[in-house]
Amino acid sequence: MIAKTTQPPEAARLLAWYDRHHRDLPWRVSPPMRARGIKADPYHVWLSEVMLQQTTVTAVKPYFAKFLALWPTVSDLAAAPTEAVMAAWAGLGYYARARNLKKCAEAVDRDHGGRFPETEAALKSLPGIGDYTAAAVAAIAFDEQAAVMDGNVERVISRYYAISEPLPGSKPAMKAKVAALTPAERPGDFAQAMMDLGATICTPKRPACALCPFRAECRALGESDPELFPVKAAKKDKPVRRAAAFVACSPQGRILLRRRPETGLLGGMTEVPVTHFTSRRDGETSPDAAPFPAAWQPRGTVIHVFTHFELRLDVYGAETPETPLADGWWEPLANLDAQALPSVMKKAIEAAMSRV
DNA sequence: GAGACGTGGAC
DNA sequence: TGTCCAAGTCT
Repeated sequence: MIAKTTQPPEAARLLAWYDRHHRDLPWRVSPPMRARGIKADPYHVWLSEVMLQQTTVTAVKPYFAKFLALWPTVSDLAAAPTEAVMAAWAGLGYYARARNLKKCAEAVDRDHGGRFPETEAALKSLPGIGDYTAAAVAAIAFDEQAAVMDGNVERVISRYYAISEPLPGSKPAMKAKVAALTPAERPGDFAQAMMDLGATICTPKRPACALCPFRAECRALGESDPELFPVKAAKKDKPVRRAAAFVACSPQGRILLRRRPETGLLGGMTEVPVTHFTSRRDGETSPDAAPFPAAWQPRGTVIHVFTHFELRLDVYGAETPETPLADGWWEPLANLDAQALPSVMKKAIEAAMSRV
């Protein structure tokens, strides 16, 4: 006889809130569907979780739809050319995710017969799957009682318990709190409910505490100010770097592109020739560093903000014959949409094409 | 464990 | 306008 599982009162209250107020999302199986026996597709859960890392739901939706249309199963993704995956990911950012996405799909296809492993520990050993994603996929797709903690959960927990220790030092203690709250029944819905609560009620600014199922017990609300949580270490200011980009356009309507190294910033993505991103913010760039001599014309400066520095990219343009080059290729302008061009490179090309 | 790693939207 | 950020992972 199995003892009836007890669950924390917080879990029951949150699940009741979730049943009424959950968001409908393309990768999600809602509570009514789950009640009818519909299960979440591990491939959909994993794909969405990786895309959602540090990325908004709004930004992810069209990419999620595109990936499923191109590669309906994880084995399809494993068989896809890496370049096609990078091109499809272009614009979403954090491109190591796309490189690891492909590696992970290959590992699942090759080592696990095209089925995702079902435990948190096994999932975490796969490329691009860390603490959060392993727990999320295990809980949501496989009903494992895994403690899922992301930025939303950190915010909810830090407020509920009024945790004054700053992040990231407070993470282990918060993870223990989440583990204690996570129920054996519906652990996946519990995780998604915590994240929905953080995204729609317990927001970073101006939280809607009046609508919160935890308003009566929340220590930050009762004793302090929820907006003061979570406490975080002070940020460092962003250095400015400078570089030059060279957009060469041929009379045949093609531009010179090349591929960046596999690792590091924008790793494996396509670019127009650019100089090294120097840390000196002052000092003009010049066409001397261009891939070949041409009548380079300044076409303005693109400002692009990365996570850890701001780039001032001086753009030069020239109309030139299609010089054969060891490094790079000439791509028709009409095909640019199919390239793995990150946003900063699209901005540079756009600047070069528009008449000043 | 601190830094590297994108982007576009909100206030 | 500048700041903060959005379902983190890897080294």
